[in-house]
Amino acid sequence: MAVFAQSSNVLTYLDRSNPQISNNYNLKALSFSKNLQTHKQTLRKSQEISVLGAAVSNSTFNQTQNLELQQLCLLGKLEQAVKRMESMLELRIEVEEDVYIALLRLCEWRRAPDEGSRVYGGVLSSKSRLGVRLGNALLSMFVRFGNLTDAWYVFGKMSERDVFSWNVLLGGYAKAGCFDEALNLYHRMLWAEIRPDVYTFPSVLRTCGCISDIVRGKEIHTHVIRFGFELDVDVGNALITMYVKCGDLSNARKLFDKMPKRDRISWNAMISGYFENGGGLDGLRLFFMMRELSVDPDLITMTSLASACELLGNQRLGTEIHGVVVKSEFGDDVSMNNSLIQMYSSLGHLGEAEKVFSRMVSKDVVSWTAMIASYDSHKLPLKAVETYKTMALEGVMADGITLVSVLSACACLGHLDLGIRLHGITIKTGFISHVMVSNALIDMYSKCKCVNKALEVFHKISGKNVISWTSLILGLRINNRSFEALFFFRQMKESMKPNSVTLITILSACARIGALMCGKEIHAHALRTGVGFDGFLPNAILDMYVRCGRNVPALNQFNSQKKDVTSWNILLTGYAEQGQGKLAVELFDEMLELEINPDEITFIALLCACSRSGMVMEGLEYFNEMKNKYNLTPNLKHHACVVDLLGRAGQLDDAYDFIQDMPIEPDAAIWGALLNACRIHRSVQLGELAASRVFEKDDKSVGYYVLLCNFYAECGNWEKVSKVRTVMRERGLAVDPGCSWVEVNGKVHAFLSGDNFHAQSKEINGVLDGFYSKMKEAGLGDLKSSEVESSRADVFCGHSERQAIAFGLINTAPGMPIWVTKNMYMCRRCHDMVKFISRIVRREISVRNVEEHHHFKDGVCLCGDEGYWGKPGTG
DNA sequence: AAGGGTGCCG
Repeated sequence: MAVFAQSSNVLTYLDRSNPQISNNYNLKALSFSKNLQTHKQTLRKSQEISVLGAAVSNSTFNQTQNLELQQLCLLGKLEQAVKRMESMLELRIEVEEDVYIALLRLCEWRRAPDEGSRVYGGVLSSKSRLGVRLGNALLSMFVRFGNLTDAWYVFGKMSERDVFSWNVLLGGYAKAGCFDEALNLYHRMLWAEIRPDVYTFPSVLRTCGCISDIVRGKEIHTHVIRFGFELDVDVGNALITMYVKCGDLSNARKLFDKMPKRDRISWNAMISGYFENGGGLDGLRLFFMMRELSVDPDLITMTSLASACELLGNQRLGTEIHGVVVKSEFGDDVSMNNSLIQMYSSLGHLGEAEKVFSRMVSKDVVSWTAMIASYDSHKLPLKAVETYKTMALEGVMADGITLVSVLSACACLGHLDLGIRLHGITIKTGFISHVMVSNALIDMYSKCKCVNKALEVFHKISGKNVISWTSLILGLRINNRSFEALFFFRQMKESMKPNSVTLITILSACARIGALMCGKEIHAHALRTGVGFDGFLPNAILDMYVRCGRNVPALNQFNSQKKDVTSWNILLTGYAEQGQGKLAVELFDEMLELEINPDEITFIALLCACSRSGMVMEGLEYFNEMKNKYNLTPNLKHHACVVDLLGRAGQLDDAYDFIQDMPIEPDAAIWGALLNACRIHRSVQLGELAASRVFEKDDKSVGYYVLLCNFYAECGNWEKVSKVRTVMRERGLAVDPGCSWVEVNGKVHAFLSGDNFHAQSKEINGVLDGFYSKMKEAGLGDLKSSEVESSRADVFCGHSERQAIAFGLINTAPGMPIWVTKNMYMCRRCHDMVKFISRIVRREISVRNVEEHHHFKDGVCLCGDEGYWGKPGTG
């Protein structure tokens, strides 16, 4: 009897062609209709007959409606089905739970969130309680669509929940990166006495891995053992991954070795685990072990292997992987090919990366981005931009990472137009809310010299990170706004911990404006936090001291730090700027004795030092030795140094011949060096020739216009001076205003030329007037007169250092040295004046400009009066 | 019946 009851229960779902069963079915149906008939007969006699008849036919109508709707779902006619559902609800026809479930499954399968919401609306309108089956279907759909808000609401409304309900929601939170919520839900689940199953643990463990929480991870591991799942392969794989993500390779490997059964995923997890944690060889060894045990690698094995080639630095392996992939069934897989592009790019084989890219049957946004980034890292920003444009033409939408890569290329090229267009796209697509995208915009605007736009972007970022601050500080620094860079650095420190890149950037800003105290603070901070001993920081500290002209601390730093060729180069550059050719040569000899290999930069510094000290023979000898002795090919900069070397010494024809004989095409800087030499020696004809060559090569850089003005001014051709200035105005080329900085009591004060708004400007002018009259008495001329000024090659000096020095004298104790930094060359008149001041007040005064260092003591300058304006008596 | 575990772009 019991058997019969059970089989009759499932009858309706079974195949009617089975005669035995269909017999049973007919029997049952017969007895049912018999019952109904007798029932009807009794009813017919009563008065209620019509009412009940309507009810019966109504219920069959409803059944048919539901059946037809279910049929539509089976046929996959989603739009029709949803419409049908809505019209049924309008007629107040109850939609059955199973039909709702069928509808929801179809929506989920079709990825149709809008239709899903409409079905959800139907569910909400029905008065019946939300049961497990319907609730689960809703949960599953909402989680698939990433709609956790509605999922959570449904979960709360469910009258009953099973382990599936919990797993789905937990998985949803874990995938969406809501780690706290996921862990919280897991604990609530235990509290509700729901026994977790093999589906629960992978989600929970993934969460622990994502937040690298090894303590929680180990706790969950004990739960796995307690609930008896430690032998399950899938849970085991999840455990391995958790340990890997937490960086605990030894525990991951222990688990891996103890697994009673391993699948390909176990191998993949462990191999990529090694790669992720820098264990290239261990990963490779495990891969070979996998092969020995005849476990076939799959797509994922191959992709992680390809991405590890950079780590292994193994080019042959890369080619072999490529070979295997091409022959395998995943040769056309998009992700696989994306990894191959990245692999070849990181191994330096751009051509191979291009080949893979061009042969791809289908490309996704990752493929395009990989290619754009490859061009970027191979210093081919133009190609990166071109690739981006092709991508856009093919209708592939850029994502945040794509935009970061293209913006970086734009920054390299200084393509402001495209940069602005990209900025528009980031706003339209909403990717500007990704902090890295905003950071890339800051960098792009800074490098396109639009630092004000960079500031705008910066202020709009809601979650500024260290990179945002550092990008802005660097932007200000490279746009000659180091004073503001310091201001932002101070502000940054209130809410954020600077990293070593920030420190290097700010040290360079300190160096620029001579902010020694700030630089010293950073030096101390770097030593305290322990980051000051590695990487680029020691050299950045050294550079700061050198550029602030503090030779004693510079040498202390140099002697105590880890030295590479850059350290030597920094010191050499310092000597070059101070015009200390002899010291530079000595340092170079010392370098050779210690068997440090000089590089290209070493020779630039060395040639510069020789040039500044009039050491023509030595300079030329070093230039020849570069090729013959050190196997270095002189580049444009080295040639420019030689032109400068010969030119400054007055050997203008030799300099010209040297340019004619150059093995490489001379650039604007080469002819600029000759023009400068002609300025010093007032060689009008050759100078004009050089000038025409300069502007053929470069008519955009303000510096060359300034040089040309100074050339004509030096030659006394005022007509031409004003002509050049007119051209500059017409072309919108603005010269930075002259500015000097002086540090008093640890605080940097800035003085713009012609600016009398300083609080102490009255005192400053009083002090300066005193010096002017004393100099006049001593027969040194009237330096105050603007007429005298304008007849000299000091058109762009601005003389702001005079104010800075006067301010320093007023606000520091007698005898204290004064250190001034300025953004322009110092003119001869200022140089004469500071010499005089240093003698009168008996103070050491240092003035550092663009690339010279003047150190005044007792009326003499260490440079031997060989400044920008050239030798005495020639200007 | 459904849900989980491995890789790739800055």
